[in-house]
Amino acid sequence: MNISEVSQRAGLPSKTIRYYEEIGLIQPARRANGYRQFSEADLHRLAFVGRARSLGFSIEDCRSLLTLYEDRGRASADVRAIAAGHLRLIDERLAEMQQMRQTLADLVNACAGDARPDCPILADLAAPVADSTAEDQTPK
Amino acid sequence: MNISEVSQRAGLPSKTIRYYEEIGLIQPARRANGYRQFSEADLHRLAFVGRARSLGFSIEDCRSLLTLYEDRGRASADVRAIAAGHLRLIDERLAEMQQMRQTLADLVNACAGDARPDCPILADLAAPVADSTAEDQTPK
DNA sequence: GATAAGGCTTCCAGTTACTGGAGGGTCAAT
DNA sequence: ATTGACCCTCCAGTAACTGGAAGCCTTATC
Repeated sequence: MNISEVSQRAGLPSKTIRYYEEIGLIQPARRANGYRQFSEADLHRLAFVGRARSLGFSIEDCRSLLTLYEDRGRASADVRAIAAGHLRLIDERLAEMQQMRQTLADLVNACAGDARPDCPILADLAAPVADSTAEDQTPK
Repeated sequence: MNISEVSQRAGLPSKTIRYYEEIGLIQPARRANGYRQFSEADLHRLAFVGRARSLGFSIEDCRSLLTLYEDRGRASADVRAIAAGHLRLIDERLAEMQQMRQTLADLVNACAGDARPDCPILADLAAPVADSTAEDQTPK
């Protein structure tokens, strides 16, 4: 297989596939003319990585998962640990984003959104700057 | 004010403040010795940006918001448009992440997480590679 | 005056995971 | 011989910082 076929079948841009080779996720063979020649196994690895990436695993996670995947004797606990750690990360980010969303939605609702210059969004962004003249400054 | 005081009061690392100057978000004065000399207005701008960033606005959003903030005659609708656009983005990302979270949580639950090598997580990641021998290939 | 600690400066490189483009070889068909 | 579609490598750029090196400036102490 040439790169464009793999690209299509794995659902990854050719650029990305070359990049994955560069960082050592795959090592496709080469033809005499220098073209990459992909095996079904290469395609399989790429599809695996693509799927893991779409679940938000980092490249380094993917590297670990690939290793585990190809280690016939690994314990499923190892895989689970990576996935569970990732899940925790996602949950944290979700919580942050929901907090952000809430604040922002409140602001958008509070804003008239008309031609007048008064805008609670800007007012809020500008709000709380600590005062240097007093409080909490360690005096020298 | 020197940079470290501003850093503390705005809640941004000095490195970040220098970076914000580099990209033109602020233009603090300089002392004879080359040190940056920050005004209260500079501090204010930085705090504004810090707050907007923590709400997930991009640097370019911040640039626009700052301009609007300092334009006494702007319409609140302009600000609202930026914020609302950002809110839509956040909602999209939230939906994606929730989808991701769901799939991942299902996988983690399905995985025994013991010493046995069988792992539904890996099985799922490996699963669906299209077959090139048939279906959906536009023949030439 | 020497010295040391801390703060300030600039500049360069690295991070993540690609993406775009230039410049140029290869292949199949006309 | 010449398209046009592939393929190659290498370089640069993205977002938004972060870390580190090398080197002034300031202040305090001995």
